[in-house]
Amino acid sequence: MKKHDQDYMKLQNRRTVFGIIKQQHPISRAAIAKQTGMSPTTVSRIVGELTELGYLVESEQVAAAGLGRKSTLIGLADGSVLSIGIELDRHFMSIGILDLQGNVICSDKRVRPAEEDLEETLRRIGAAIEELVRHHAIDRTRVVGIGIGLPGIVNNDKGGVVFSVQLGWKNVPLAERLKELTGYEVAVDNELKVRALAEHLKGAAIGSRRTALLGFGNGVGSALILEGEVYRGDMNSAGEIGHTTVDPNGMMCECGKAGCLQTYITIRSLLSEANQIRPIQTIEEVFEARQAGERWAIHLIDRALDYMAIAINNLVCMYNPDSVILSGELPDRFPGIHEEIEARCSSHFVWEPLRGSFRFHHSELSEWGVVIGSGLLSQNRFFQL
Amino acid sequence: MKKHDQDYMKLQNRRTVFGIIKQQHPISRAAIAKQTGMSPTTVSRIVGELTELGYLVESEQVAAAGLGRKSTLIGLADGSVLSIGIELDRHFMSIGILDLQGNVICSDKRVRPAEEDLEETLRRIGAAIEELVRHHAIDRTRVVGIGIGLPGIVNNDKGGVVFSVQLGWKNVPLAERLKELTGYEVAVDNELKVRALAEHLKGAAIGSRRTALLGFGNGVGSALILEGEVYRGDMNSAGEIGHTTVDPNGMMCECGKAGCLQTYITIRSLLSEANQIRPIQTIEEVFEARQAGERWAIHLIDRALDYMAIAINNLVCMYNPDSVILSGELPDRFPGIHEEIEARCSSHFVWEPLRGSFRFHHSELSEWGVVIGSGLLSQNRFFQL
DNA sequence: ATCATTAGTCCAATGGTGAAAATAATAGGA
DNA sequence: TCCTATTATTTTCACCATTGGACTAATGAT
Repeated sequence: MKKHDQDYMKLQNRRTVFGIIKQQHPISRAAIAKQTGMSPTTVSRIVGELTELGYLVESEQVAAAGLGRKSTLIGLADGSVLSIGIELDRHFMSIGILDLQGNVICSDKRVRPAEEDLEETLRRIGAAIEELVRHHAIDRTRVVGIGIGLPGIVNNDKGGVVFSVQLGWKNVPLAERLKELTGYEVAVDNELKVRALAEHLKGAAIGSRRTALLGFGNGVGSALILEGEVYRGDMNSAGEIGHTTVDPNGMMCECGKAGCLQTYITIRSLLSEANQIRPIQTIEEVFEARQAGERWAIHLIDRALDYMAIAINNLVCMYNPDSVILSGELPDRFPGIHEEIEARCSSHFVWEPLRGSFRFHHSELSEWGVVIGSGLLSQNRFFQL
Repeated sequence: MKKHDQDYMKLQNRRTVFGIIKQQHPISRAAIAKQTGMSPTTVSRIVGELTELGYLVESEQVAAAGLGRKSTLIGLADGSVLSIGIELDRHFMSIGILDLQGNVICSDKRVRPAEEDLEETLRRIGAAIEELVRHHAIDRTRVVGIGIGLPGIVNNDKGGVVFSVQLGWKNVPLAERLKELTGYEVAVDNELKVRALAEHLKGAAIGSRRTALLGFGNGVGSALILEGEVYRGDMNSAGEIGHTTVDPNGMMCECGKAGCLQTYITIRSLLSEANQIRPIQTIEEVFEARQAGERWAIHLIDRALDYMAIAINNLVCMYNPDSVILSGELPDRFPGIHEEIEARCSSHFVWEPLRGSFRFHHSELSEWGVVIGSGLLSQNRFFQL
């Protein structure tokens, strides 16, 4: 447990106040005081300090209260703090510059040669940042850091990539290297974990305290928000739903086990299965074949969705979240998937009262979720949140 | 996020100091200061207050330090605080009185008529407490409360039993009723959650921050310790591993799904399956039959253990704990099960470095785990931990 | 205009914590 | 034995975040 002294107390209170403003801005001091239970004095002081630092502004507007003096609303000083969010994938790299609200000010997405080596990737990242900053005349002094989300297992604390099949990396001190190169502070995390963070703060799961985000496309994975925090697990590999068994008599996975979820629901596996029937290039063709009533395609995709539902059911049983978010290339490109999975699941969850206010969500930030999450991660690091 | 003021700060610091003493007693003030980073002044004050309140004592002994003044060790004042822990099950009720260290001072276990109704159960609990207290001349003023662990879904906050198949209860305000009856504060929780708490504080998972406890016997379930806290989930039903699917083509579960874990590994299901071969009364006979090489028994139990391993694998993938604890009637009565499951699992966990220091544990508190956990729960409530 | 009501600021009091100094205890020499 | 270096604990005191209450500001209702 952490040591509590006055400094820590102050920091915590600043966190809560800042957090509330980020979520509910513009908002009055009085409202913050009411919500937090802090005295108006304290709220005033904190807001004052943050204003002094340039992060907040008193907006001209006043709240339309029923009675009494109107409150002056506090808002975020956009542009006062910027951060760079990067999504790094096998085949592409997305980059965006975010403001305090998590808005993407400007962005860029470019392909990444599949076999690009580490040094080259680092160079390219540096160049991409340089270009974006210059092209959009970004004030460098406002940029507080870089966040990177990537597929694989990441040591968020140290900013090292432990292992990434997709990028072909193993024990890469990414944060360290990129900090040397760019001079900015660098935070690194798994792509789904930052995506979950983004959806939690700005997207589908605002206000939720226990959410599971599933991502499926080229791979399949998940990330958990527990008690409002990203849950990382003992070795930073929590959420590995892809190697969860959904059918003990199923197909062999490359990991040596039978019936791992990732054997069924990833684009790669769907395509490879489809190609045993007839030559097929893209996942769209598979869905078209299904639409056209071709048996094999119906079976292939139904099976995948069935197994996905099983995995979700298992997850919900274990974690009892208040919401599940579906995201990734597959649900993005085939929105119908969402309802199909939801329908399969809802017949599963056991007892009515236990569902509580459980909800399925579709990712709201989809394509830019990882970039936004990475950028927010970096901001949070800066603010010691 | 919580409001931080001086009171809260003080409370938190007291919690950490008290927590350390509970785990590492006897220990010196200086050592506590070093561990927590607090100033010696603060530690001294807190220890002083807790001593004043009678919870701590200075033991006469001094530490064998290398050089300098020896430290006076602080220990728990046993008997200063007592609590009553109760395990309530379909067929029996266990009760114990615990001291601060979590030692069971005295205890009692008695059968519970299967169809006993709520009022009768309440009366019996009251009587059992009365008897135990009187018989062992327990100082009533020292008892700070009662903790109860039971199978089913419990609203730990309000102390209500939402649903318990085994006890036949639904929406029973247990804490409220029992407080009326006994006058003591009452805390209620799911049996496996308190058992996990007990193992975390006093048993196999001391020092672990992320543990999963599995319990299997008449039912099967699990409980999670995340970041050192019992994880309860949105509707208090986290850990429902019994309705996790382990084989989509498996047997129908009473919940309507196919292949739930509880269809395979519970004593009840094993017996019912066994009886389709030949009349069998007890689970021992099944294991004996297996020992004797009878095919059906080998298959039945192997299948159960295989599925158990799958469920554990799934759990470990999702939650990446540093340890898993096996507990319950089955592993207690057939210790070999433990190694068999472990062997099946260890071939599963994917990548060596990710295992970290992962360990399998056998429950150390076995039969009294729930009683101890319940008692500790009650104490923690009292100390506002 | 006056009053009731709400927002926000100013000021003094409270009280937990930390730093430093004082005191205590101890081992190892000289 | 006495002195010194070292570590443990207590004492003293200053610091400062928070709070409560007094006060000012603003606004709608009467």
